[in-house]
Amino acid sequence: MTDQTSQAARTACGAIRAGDQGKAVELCGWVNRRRDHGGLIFVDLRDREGIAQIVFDPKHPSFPDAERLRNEDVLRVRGTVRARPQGTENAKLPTGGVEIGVDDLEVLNRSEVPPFPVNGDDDVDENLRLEYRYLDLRRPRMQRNIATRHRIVKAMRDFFDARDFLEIETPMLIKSTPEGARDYLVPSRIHPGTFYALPQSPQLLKQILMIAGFGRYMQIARCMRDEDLRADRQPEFTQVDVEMSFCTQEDVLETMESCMRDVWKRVLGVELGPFPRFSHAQVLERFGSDKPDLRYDLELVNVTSIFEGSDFVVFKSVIESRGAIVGLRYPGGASLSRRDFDALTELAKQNGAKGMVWIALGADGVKSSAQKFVGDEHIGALRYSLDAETGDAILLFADARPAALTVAGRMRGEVAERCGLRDKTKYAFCWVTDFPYLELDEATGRPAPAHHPFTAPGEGQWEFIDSDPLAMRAQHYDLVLNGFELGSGSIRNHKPEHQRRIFEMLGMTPEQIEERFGFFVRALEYGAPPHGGMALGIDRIVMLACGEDDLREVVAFPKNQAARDVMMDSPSAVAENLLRDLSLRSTAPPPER
RNA sequence: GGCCCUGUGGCGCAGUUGGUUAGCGCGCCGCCCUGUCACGGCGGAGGUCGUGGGUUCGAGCCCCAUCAGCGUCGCCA
Repeated sequence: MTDQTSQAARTACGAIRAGDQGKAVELCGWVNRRRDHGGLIFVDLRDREGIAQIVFDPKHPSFPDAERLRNEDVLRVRGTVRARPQGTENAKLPTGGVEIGVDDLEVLNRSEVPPFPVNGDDDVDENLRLEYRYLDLRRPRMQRNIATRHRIVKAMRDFFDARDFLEIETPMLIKSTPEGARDYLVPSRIHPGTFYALPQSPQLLKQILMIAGFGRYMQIARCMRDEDLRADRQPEFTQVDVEMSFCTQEDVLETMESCMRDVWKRVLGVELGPFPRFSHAQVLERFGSDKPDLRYDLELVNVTSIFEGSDFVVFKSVIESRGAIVGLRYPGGASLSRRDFDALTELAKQNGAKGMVWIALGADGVKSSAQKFVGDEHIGALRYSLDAETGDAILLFADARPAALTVAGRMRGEVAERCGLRDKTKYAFCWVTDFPYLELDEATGRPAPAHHPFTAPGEGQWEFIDSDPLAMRAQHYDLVLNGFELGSGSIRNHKPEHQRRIFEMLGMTPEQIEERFGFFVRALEYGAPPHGGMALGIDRIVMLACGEDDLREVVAFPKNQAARDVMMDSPSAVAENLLRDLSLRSTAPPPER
């Protein structure tokens, strides 16, 4: 008897229903749990579709084998579907009304005792999960998330297909350009001493597809960036990458917004309203972040004017140096102890604050860390402008304006977390538009593109390029969901002279432009249509749709924080002859393992 | 590279101001059990407390170093 089972013969464990009574079925799956009553054995058999209860009768020849079954053994079972005896149905299972009386049992494979329970979603050490990823993926949560991921990607492909976009693959081995994130490099064997780069995104290739006349492009694109990891950042990730010719910014926004609305409706059954839009300047001012979490309000308020003429030396010096005092309401925060406020102040400092003034609006009076300098007139004005009530606390951050807003924005997230305002079942999308074209690179002191250098300046912005380049606005937009940047896009430069002008402004010489982007500027010279597009991070979208807060929960084979794949144990050393073929020699000592 | 938290049987955790033999739940092994579904009952095995050093009469607990992991800042056009 072969171990192979034809798909036609097999019935899914989770698909058995009351209507199947009397049917002879062949089930394949894993032992989810065994309940041995001595004279009667129940086994929950699990496959991707669900769980079915199979029953072994003591008089049956398979009974001794059933006694030796253990969790995660792989079985093939033939038997007959029958109704469970009255009163023994299990309402918790879709298959709970029936069971399979076993006629024939085959153990296709035994399992070692798993290092952690597979039949549940109990917390397990992250490293152990990654080392035994095949077992982790077998668990219900990951089965669910990976399936949801498929459905989201499928919905996206369907959406763009219906709108006449073509999915076009772009190469993984491309050219390194020094801007942006660190590249992953692939050495060339045929051309010693030279390297391909893995794409950080297919940006230039999709623009060239527009020049090539494809008009509407999309791709589920893999991207790689060699930077440090975060819960919402993996070194390799997937984007839904989109580009359109002869379009306005409005066209791109409408397309992507419709796509997300479609996905949410089809996959989650959630109807999303229109996405609110904010300018970059607005979100910084009101939320202290360029990716605001709009599931809750808690808007920041600039309260500098309230403390005009204050004797408090911190406020005084900030006001004199034209900085800002930014206020944040902490609902219910008046119940915090001095110790709690001290800890909160410490947290603010870790987030870049110079300090924090707190004011507790207790029912029994107002307490503050700057008691002497906060008078009734201040309290009244603060209550009014922050819409604060008795029982709340008010947190104040004084610094140069951008720094004060950023810190307050981070603390806004912290306060929201403490107040339970981060509801995972709420989806607050928003657009952020009108980004500055440039921002000052703190490392070099030079202006650097806020997005990438292929972005077109906004209408009428070219006139600032010489006089005040930092004042230029870009036709660049971000899509934000629940405080996560899902992705960004822009209308691109399609005139070669404009593109050259931007490169020059960024300090590149004509030779450098030719060496790095010559192929691209040349392409623009052959009738490049006006075009624009966007890319959204699929991993983050799936993460939020699944209610997870870590990308690893929606990526089948992720890297750990040190960018290692602990299951495969990569990266790893390679044989000397492989390096020789690539004309490479490592300067690093071989790792001791 | 900085900072925070964590590290105790296979897994998840507890372990008091430093004090006798390091506990609990799950899992695992054995026996019993014919309607369970987180089955139940009885019994059992399993720990150099991440590693190294120090303080102390005595360290799972205190100190230093180091490793690993989670998070975060820097970084991520």
